[in-house]
Amino acid sequence: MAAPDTDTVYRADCPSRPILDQIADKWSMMAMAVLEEPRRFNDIKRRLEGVTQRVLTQTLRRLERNGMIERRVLPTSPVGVEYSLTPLGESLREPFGRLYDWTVAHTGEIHESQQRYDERLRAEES
Amino acid sequence: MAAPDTDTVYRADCPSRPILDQIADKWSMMAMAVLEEPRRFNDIKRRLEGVTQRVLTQTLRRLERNGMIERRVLPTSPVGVEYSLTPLGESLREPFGRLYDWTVAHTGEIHESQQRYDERLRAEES
DNA sequence: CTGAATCCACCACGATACTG
DNA sequence: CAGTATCGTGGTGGATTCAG
Repeated sequence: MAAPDTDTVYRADCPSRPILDQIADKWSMMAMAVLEEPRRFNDIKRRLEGVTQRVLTQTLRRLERNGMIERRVLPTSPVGVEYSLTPLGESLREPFGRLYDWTVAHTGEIHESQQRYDERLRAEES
Repeated sequence: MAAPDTDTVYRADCPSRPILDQIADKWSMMAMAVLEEPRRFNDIKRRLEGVTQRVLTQTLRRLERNGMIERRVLPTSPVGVEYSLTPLGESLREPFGRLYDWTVAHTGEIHESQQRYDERLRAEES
């Protein structure tokens, strides 16, 4: 399988650790999903229901720093800013998509498991 | 591509959101990676350098609640507990593996981008 | 050995107000 | 429009201790 069979995944000095820390969070994933095409700040914000402007800014900054997206100031008035995926960011959408597809496919299964678990807990507490 | 082209990914009521929240974190991913075969608690802890016992317990509980892993108390003395992947958890290792492989393949690229970004920042501050 | 429980520090986030 | 600045707070994680 494609899963890591190496001895390094879980090592503290494995280079993937800080990377995963930065990209494997909810808002980053959704921001990248939204950026299937270049979009302006408020456009992204509207689509990511629930995100605050502060957090979105931080998320986009981090993605930019990591080379996933590009920030372009448009020469309009008032100022506009357009974000778009870099080739690197584009290449990340594939593994992200896999993960997303998986969650969609197994959401029901997971919810059932959660209910069983919670019931068992309540049973023990009685 | 496999990436989500739907209109639902970033909707607040998208079922994938709470799921991603629970599984797309660093320790969950590494714990699942470690569980390529059944392992005991302290065995896992030793392999996941840097994790505290508290956090590992929480991580394993959540994974168990979500049906990803199974917890089995061994009839030994003193008590032992063995964790193993369920079929559901097993099926998650594939998309996780993709993501992991991606990070490993692009770690260098990302670091370079970070350095360029940080340099640009310092240049502007001057 | 495998936790549960407690205390505490920190910071991540939301809310709000302000600016180029 | 696209942010920055500031403040207050809830929750998360670390360290430590206790228990089955």
